[in-house]
Amino acid sequence: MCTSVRNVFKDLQLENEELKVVESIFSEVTYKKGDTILHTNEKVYYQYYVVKGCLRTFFMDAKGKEHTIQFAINDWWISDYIGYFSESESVLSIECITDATVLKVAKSDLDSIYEKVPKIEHFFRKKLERSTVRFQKRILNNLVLSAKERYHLFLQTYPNIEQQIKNYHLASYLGITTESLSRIRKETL
Amino acid sequence: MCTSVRNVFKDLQLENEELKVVESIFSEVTYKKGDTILHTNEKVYYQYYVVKGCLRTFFMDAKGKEHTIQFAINDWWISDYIGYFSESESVLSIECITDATVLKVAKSDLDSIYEKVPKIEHFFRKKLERSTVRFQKRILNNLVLSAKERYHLFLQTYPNIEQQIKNYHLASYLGITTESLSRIRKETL
DNA sequence: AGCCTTTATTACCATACATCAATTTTTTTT
DNA sequence: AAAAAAAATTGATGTATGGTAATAAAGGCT
Repeated sequence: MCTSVRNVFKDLQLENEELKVVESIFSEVTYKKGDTILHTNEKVYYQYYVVKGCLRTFFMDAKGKEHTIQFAINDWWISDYIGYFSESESVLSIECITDATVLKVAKSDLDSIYEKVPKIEHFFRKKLERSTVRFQKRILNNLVLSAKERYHLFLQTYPNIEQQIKNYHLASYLGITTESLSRIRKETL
Repeated sequence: MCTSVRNVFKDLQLENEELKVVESIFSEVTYKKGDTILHTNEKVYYQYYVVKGCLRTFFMDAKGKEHTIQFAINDWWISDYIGYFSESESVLSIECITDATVLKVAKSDLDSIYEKVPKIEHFFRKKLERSTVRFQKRILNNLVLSAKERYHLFLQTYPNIEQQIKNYHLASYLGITTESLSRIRKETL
């Protein structure tokens, strides 16, 4: 487990003392395919670093239709960031698409070590900057591109994810139905 | 101008020394309605804190259609964050919808003071956390809601912005045509 | 005030994608 | 390997929103 946490922050050159503090707030958890690790209307205490496996966050609307917000594989982070950062109840569910190993860390614990270990605050600021770029791109692509174009862009951008997910996961991420995705896939052999 | 920068960070309890460092990297600029303060394919050096006025970022697609990514009014920040954070050329334009006064700060300058003034890094991390929440909500809403619902949610969420923008600005933010927006507005008097 | 430009509305028709229902294919379980 | 369950495909039809074009309303300018 120690090795894992060290790996997360491998670029930071943490002192032994710092590493010890950081390791103390993470814990490794394993889940089975199909497990839901966060349900809606729960407090969102944790965010998760994916060691192994594939997870997603999704919203279930009034009609029972699922909308996938995010996928996460090796070395990605995942949570219901709406609930996590605004310290409110979850609107999303987090589900394991495959068996998974994750490192979880509570927001309160993380907040408490930023002062002691500024490198960690730096790390998470940079992580937020990168995710801002991805979010902006996704908003832009959703405005500009057709379903077909979004599909091909996804394949190109996240080739490793496509292999691990069902078509209906991807459809719900792209904002289309499984039927539409099926037709798009047929067109472009 | 000094008063303005102080105001941006008023919650941080900066020491005089710190304030001086921070003020040194900001500069106040005023623009006229219609001015474009960032064009596409330029290096994105700055992000902007809006003192007064209303601005937007937008993307112009291959067909010449505009897609608004963000509006900003008093006390908001704006930039082409794709270009800004990934230190690449702009894909968006930043335009003044009204006369505007902004404080601009270069990414390189900001990055250089985070170590000297950790409170500033803390401030920007928190800012990124809040914007992550907004981005996630927007992605979610775009997946889940109809054009009509997105319109009403916008009015409810940003009542101060609607007053300052044209319908076609809003349409391009909602991802619909001005004609569609016009029909939606008619329905719901 | 009156002219000119910009913005918003309306009508008609087009299209991308959704919905529903049936069927086939793939995966999982026994 | 067979049976059951889950996922993907296909066809027929529906609907929200788009595109084009003409008109109306609003806002600036002299």
